[in-house]
Amino acid sequence: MGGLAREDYLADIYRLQAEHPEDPVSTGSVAVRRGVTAASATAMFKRLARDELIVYRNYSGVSLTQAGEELALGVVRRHRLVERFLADVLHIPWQQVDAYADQMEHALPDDVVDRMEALLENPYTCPHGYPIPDKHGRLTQPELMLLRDVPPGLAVRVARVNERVEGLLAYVAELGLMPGSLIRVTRRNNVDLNVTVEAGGREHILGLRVSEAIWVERASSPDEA
Amino acid sequence: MGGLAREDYLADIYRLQAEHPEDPVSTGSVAVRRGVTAASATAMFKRLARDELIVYRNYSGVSLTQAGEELALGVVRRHRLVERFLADVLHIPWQQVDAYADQMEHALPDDVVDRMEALLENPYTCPHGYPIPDKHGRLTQPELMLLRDVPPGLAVRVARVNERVEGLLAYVAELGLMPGSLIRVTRRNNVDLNVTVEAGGREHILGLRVSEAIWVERASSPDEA
DNA sequence: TAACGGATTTAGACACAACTAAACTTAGTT
DNA sequence: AACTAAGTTTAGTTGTGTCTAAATCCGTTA
Repeated sequence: MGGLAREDYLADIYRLQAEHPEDPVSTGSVAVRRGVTAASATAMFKRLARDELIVYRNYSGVSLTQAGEELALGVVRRHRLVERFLADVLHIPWQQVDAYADQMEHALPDDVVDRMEALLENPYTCPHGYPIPDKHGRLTQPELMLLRDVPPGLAVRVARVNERVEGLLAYVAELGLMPGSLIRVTRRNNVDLNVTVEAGGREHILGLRVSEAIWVERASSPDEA
Repeated sequence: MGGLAREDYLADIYRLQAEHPEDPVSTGSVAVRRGVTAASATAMFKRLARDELIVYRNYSGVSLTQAGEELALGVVRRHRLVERFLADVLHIPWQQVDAYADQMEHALPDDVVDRMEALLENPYTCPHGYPIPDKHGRLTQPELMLLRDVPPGLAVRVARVNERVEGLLAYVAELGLMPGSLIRVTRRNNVDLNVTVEAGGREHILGLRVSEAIWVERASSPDEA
């Protein structure tokens, strides 16, 4: 039986779509993400389209159908819950949990995933700050802004760090900029686009590659839901 | 890449061999255990033999090579550690952990398995009492005897319950005969082969099907290693 | 508008893992 | 010793998922 790889494709299509909500998801981008040739991606697209999990027209990229999105959200849910679990229960460094979760996410019975969720007391996000869909695929997206766009003087809380930027997770952990950390933007250089932040008493100058990969939320806006 | 099914076959060959150390492992027994046709098992045997993981000659069954046994022990280790983990950490009933572990055991990175082992403080056995091979595949087999063969009057400790006997695990749990339980054999009927045991203040009469599926060890033999 | 180049799709191949149906072996019985 | 039944293997098919190489499409640029 069973779709091992199909689910991976669906989840990757979902994530690529989420990253670029404007345009359709191209064959090439999926192939790169999955580490396969474009020909392989095309072949998979045909199978997924046959099963009505995606909409696919030649040379025009793909998009998820209702059914496809449901499956994709299930995978994303498992992935992010497992990441949380690996980090919080097994104390695996957060730089590694994404790769491990990729390996594990297909094989986990729903019951096991649900019990992990209960043990973790229904976490809202994975260790990198991405939201975890609930059992029905529902997803609550908080309002975040890129660190790049934060005006100087504002105190914010790190909410999310892009897990796929090479080397970023280790760097961010070293600087004390993990999700939950309180920081303040002290300067923004409009020429080289560096952002200076104060975190845990130390100042750091962050380049665009970093400030574009970190999302923040307004720190402790007083008594809102 | 990668052997999904091959590892399952190797582990099942290992277990069948362990259950009947006398004779070679037949095509049919593997096929039944794996839930596939004999033709499928034959096809897999050829692949495994090609890769020198088993020794296979037509119509004569199979046996594991050194390399095959090492792989098999790795799978068995993962399987039993995961069972322990599911039971002890996620509190999943022991009737279910075998099936779940079957599903999960391939996908787990070694690092994750090792951390589970550490978290569980290096358990000796799975929840049903089967020994867990160490990281190098080494296995310590304690001296056990079948409950069927225990002479009346002897106090023993339940050590192992066959997880593949339909309905047995639930039954045994209900009666208070789980691994670790202290029991005493009070009678043995040599005609119908029933065994009467006292466990937790209650007496139970056990048929052969049950007494052949439970291993025990001498209770608290005074200060031995 | 015609041509170029990069992205995409087709064509053809291969390995894995399963199936059914037919042929074959082996061991036990007559 | 021949027969038969159970168990095993072969033969041929299917579906997944991957690859390389060759064709094709499409937007941009000459």
